[in-house]
Amino acid sequence: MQVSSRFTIAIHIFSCINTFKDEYKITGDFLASSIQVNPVIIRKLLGQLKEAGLIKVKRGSGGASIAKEPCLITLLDVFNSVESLDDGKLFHFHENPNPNCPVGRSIHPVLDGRLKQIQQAMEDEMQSITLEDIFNDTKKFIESTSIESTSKNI
Amino acid sequence: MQVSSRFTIAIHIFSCINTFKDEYKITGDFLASSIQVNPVIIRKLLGQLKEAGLIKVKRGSGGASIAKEPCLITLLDVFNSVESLDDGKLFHFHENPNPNCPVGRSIHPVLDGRLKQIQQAMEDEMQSITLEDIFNDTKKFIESTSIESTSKNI
DNA sequence: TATTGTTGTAACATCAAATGTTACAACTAA
DNA sequence: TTAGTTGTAACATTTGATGTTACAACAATA
Repeated sequence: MQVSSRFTIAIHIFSCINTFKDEYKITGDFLASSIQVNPVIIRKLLGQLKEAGLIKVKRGSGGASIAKEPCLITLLDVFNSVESLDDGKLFHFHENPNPNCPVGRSIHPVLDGRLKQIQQAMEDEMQSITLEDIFNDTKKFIESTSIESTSKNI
Repeated sequence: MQVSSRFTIAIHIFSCINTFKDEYKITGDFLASSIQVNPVIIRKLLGQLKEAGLIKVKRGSGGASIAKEPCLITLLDVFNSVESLDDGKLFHFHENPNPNCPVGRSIHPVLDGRLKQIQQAMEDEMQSITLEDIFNDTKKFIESTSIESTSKNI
């Protein structure tokens, strides 16, 4: 069990849009070449992010842009846009505990709250991180490494 | 993406062992009938829990028992026993971000810590819940419902 | 020691999800 | 009208989750 790479790809998409929005038109193919996956994967992801209202995509002429202030988009928003948790639940419960067994009868009432509590902890943490945080870190990293390579080149 | 039902089944197993340990021999078939899945599923899970040192299983004569004090087994222990996270990571990162792109180069350094932080939040919450908690809740639930049905029967 | 009830495992089958790929219609700016 | 895009259908492949049958290994006990 692992969260699908759609999540990290989606964040990568946002980071690209933010970094290159003034220099390039951000097309599916452009993104695909930075992420190095098939362009159709990107287009489908863009579709999900668009449907969630996080980005805008121009048909025909092409180009993606971010639809809100980066400080208003959290990693949880991104996660929920691209990961479909069945019934919104992180944990898949076995379907048919035996109602004729005392434990089979109690397992749901006993566990449901705990599982929700665990999922909530994960979601709270995701919600505490915004795209703005990611963009700041990305900018810093790119600047620091380009300075380093400059001084190396002297 | 969802955590597999092995996790809730494993907790169900522990709850059964605890509840019925004095009345019944806890065999794979016994557990299978409470959980209502195929006994082989149970035997494989018992194997994983045994390998993790959380339970003991008797060959031949049969019967499973808990290997430690329930207050010393956390839901994280159970999770780690039955869920194999690739490389221990909750998030699957896309494999080949383009090193020739500034964003492709920065995405790992920028995200790795954040993803670890989110995973940590989930694990901390799992670690805060022990089997003893679950057993207490189960006992309470079973007692309360049996009292209720008794009074209904009067 | 032969029987019986178990556990441990191999060897499948099925289904769904993740990911990749080709192809093409629909669209829009130039 | 053309060229570059997006949106999407229709597949293929791989992997994991889950279910199932079958049988060898094992241990208590009749």
